[in-house]
Amino acid sequence: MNTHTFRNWQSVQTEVLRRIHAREWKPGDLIPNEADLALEFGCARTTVNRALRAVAEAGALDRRRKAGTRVATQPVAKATLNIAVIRTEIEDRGQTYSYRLITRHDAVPPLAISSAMETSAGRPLLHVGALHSADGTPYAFEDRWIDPNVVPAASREGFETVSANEWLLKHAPYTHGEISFAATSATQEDAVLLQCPEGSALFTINRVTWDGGAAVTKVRLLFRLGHSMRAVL
Amino acid sequence: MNTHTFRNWQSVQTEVLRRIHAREWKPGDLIPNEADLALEFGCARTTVNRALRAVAEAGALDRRRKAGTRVATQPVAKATLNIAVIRTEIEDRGQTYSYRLITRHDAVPPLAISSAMETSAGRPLLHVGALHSADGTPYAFEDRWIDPNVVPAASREGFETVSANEWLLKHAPYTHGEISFAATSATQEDAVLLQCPEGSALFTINRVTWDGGAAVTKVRLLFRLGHSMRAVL
DNA sequence: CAGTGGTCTAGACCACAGG
DNA sequence: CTGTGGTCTAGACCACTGG
Repeated sequence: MNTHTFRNWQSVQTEVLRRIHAREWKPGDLIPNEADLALEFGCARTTVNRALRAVAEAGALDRRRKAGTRVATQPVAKATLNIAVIRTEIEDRGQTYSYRLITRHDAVPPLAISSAMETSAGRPLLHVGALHSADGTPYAFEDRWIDPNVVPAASREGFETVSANEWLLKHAPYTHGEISFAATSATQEDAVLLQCPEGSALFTINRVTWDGGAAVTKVRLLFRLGHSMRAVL
Repeated sequence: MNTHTFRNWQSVQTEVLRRIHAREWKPGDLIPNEADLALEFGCARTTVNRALRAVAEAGALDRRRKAGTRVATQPVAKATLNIAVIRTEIEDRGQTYSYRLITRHDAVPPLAISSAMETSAGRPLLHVGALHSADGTPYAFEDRWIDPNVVPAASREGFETVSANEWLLKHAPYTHGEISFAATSATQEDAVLLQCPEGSALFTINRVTWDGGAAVTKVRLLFRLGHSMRAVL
C-alpha cells in the first residue's frame, strides 16, 4: 500500500507509468478502477481520469467502459512527426533558405493524380514544380498539383517568390489529409535538379489535403540524399 | 453572436475549428479568453478548456498564460505514426508472416553504434540479424544491437522462432526512444536478403530505445522495395 | 442490468508571465 | 501586479458494454 498522496495528475501519471514499467501491473492486467485509485492516491477521480487518459493516449493502457482499464499487451509505439514548412525547417537549422520556381502551368494530370484527388480525368489542374535549397544546396524538390476550382486564388498567384508549400498553408484551409513516406530512386530529371547521382535513394513524402469532400492539392516532395525525419517515442 | 448552446467539449471544439477554418478567427488573432467563451457557449469554463486544449495539441492554437490564446500562424501538421510489431503489421494485411534468423552473436559494435547507444567503445554487445517475410516474400531486414547488461535475459534467448523485434517489446521495458526515417541504397548484402537489385532505394527506420539512462537496443530496419508508411493528418 | 469510464458543473486556488 | 490559462475538487448524470 502506498502512503504518499498525489496532488496532481502528472504525479499520478508518473506513478502509473512506474507501476507498468516495474511490472507491478503486467501487460494484460486489469488495473483498479478510477474510484479506487482516487481513494488510494488521495485525490479526486477527475484527476485520476486525466492521468489515465493521458497514458492511454500514449498507448500504454487500453480503456473500455465496463470492462475497465488494462495494461496494453502490444505497446504500439506512436511517433509524432511535425511536418513544418520547408523554409522554416531549413531556417531553424541556421541555414539560408532559397527558392526557385521551375515550372508552373495548367495541365491535365496523369490518371494516378486525378484518381487520388478524385477529380474528373480530363480536367486540367495547376501544376507547380519548384526547388527548395539550403545554403545554396538543393534540399527538396516539390512537385505539386492544385485544384483551381477549390483554390481559385492559386490561379492568380505566380509562385515566383513564395512557394506553393507556404502559400497554400496561408490561403487554402484544409480539413484533413493523408500523408505517406517512402523511398524512391532518383530519375535522371530528379538527379539533375537535386544534384545527385541518378538512381540515388531519395526520401519521399506524398501528401493529399482535403477541404471537406474536395481535394485541395497533392504534393510529392523529394528530399536530398541523406535526408531523414526524426521523432521521439 | 451565437444563440446555440454547446453541451459538450467536442461540439465546442468543432465550433472553434469552424471559426478558424472560416477565417472568423484569422491566423495570429487573439481569441476570447476561456471565461468569455464559456459564457458565449453556455457551458462551464472547464469544458471550453478541454476543447481548446485539444485544438492546441493538434497544433491549430497557441496558448500562453496571461498572453491568451492565438490562432497558430504556422499550422504545423502533425502526423502520428503507429509503429507496430512487424508480425502484426503483416498479419493485419491478411498475409502470412514468416521469420528467419540470419545471425546471432556477441561482437564489438562499430563506433557509430556504441556512440549512439553511449556504451564504452570496446564492450561487446549482442548482434542479431533476421528477416521478416510476408507470404514468403522478404518484407524487412532487421539489424539489431542489444546491450546484454541492460537486458540479461536476451543472452539466454536464441531468437530462433521469436524475433527480437517482438521479444524485446514483451521483455525489455523502455522509458523513451528516438526514431528516424530515411532512404538508403541497398548494399549487395541487402539486395541478396531482400531479393531486390543492388542500389535499390529502401525505406529505412533507425530506432534507439532507452531505459532511464541506458540504451536498451538500437535497430535498423530495411524495408522491401516500394514500402511506404501512411498516416492521416 | 449494473459497473465502468466519459463528461459536465460551479467554484476555487494556483502558476506563470506580460505589461 | 494582474490577467490568463492550468488544475483540483466533490458531486452528479450519462453512455456504453460486458456479463
